[in-house]
Amino acid sequence: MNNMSLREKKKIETKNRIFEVSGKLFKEKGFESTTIDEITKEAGIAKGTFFNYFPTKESLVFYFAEQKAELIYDLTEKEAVKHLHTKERMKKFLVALAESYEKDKDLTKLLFFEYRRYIENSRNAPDKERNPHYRLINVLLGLLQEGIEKREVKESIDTRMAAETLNAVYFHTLMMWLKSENELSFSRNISAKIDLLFEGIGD
Amino acid sequence: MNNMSLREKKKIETKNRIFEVSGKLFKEKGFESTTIDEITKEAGIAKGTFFNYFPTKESLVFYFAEQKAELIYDLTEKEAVKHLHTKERMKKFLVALAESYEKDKDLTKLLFFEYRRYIENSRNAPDKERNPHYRLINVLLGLLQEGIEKREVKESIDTRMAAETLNAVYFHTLMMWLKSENELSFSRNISAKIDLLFEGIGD
DNA sequence: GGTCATTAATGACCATGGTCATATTTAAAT
DNA sequence: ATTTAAATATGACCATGGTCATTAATGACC
Repeated sequence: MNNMSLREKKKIETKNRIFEVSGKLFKEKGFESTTIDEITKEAGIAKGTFFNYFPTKESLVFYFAEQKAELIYDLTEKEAVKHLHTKERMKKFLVALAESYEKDKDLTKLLFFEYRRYIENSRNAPDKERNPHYRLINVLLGLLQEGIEKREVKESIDTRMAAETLNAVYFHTLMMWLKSENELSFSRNISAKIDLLFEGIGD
Repeated sequence: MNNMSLREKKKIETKNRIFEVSGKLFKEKGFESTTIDEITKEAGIAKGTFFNYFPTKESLVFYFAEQKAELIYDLTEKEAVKHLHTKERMKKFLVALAESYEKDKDLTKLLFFEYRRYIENSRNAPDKERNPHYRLINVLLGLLQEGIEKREVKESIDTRMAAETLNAVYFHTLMMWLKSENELSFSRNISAKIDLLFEGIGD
């Protein structure tokens, strides 16, 4: 950090300024309503400079999302309470994740919807390592496999499919929460749904 | 249809022409890559005229989706095989729906992603009557409630939550299928997942 | 058949995301 | 200190979605 050339320092500084100004403006006026012109003006750079750092306006959101992605792995480490029942571990993990989202609904909304659009539109195969989505599935998969060993999860199930299902429910619940006006609790909702998934619907 | 003024006839004709040309071009080159200029040129109208019929480019997709929405209700009528087990009825219904999508993956892809974007961006409360999403949830809800009466579904469950969960899994599976390159079968996949949801994950 | 208010069609115009050839700044080599 | 090549910044420019004042077509009424 100190043996950097002036060039490198300025570069980092500029990227950070773009990032911070963008975040501020997005929160203030939303993603769509914030123009590149505003961002560059506020950041004190020319329009073209923006595109030297971020290939598109949307890629900014991708960058935002990446920062937050680390969270998922951190959480798995923290929630290494191996003695708990698989269902409870899963709950603890997903609820903790949910609570971290609940801290800033507006930012989460922005990240979720724009990030998903970005992923969907990108033609290249999604980078499975960096994509938070795949990370989550892998964590769930791990928990399920351990659960089978501990005889807390049906041996007969297809763990991949079960992980996908849990993931689907998680994201759907997140989406519903983001779209809801009322103060529906995301973490409580996801907790109840995990119960449902473990017990099953059938009588 | 015959006692229409020339005006009305021409209006309908123009709207249909826009609709057909759009559909053709979207299939050929995708939604994003098709420009309004191309559509209007191919339809033999001026650019402004397009916006007399559809407020935005995206609203075209909404119009497409509406046409297809009727399907869901039609299917519930057809699948009125009341004597089957609730799980089987649900499977039959969702699989039939899935199969109808499988007939034209490209169009489905277009409708699904763009329609969802449209819904997400529209600030006004979504029109719950016309929105296919809500229709599906309501059908599932009905099936679950009947299932409880027949003692084929756990009495203790929150039917609303269960319907949402089924819906979440259905849409997630649809999305995964749309994104998959390989010829993963959507209908078989959804069928397996309904089994999982009915039996539950826990041992 | 002519008049005129209403309705629809038009395309010049605007705003914004994104490109690129050119200009400027930096750091190394001499 | 000067030169030079590479890195970085710049803003005129382009394409496209969408607007709106103006123009043209229509049909009710005479």
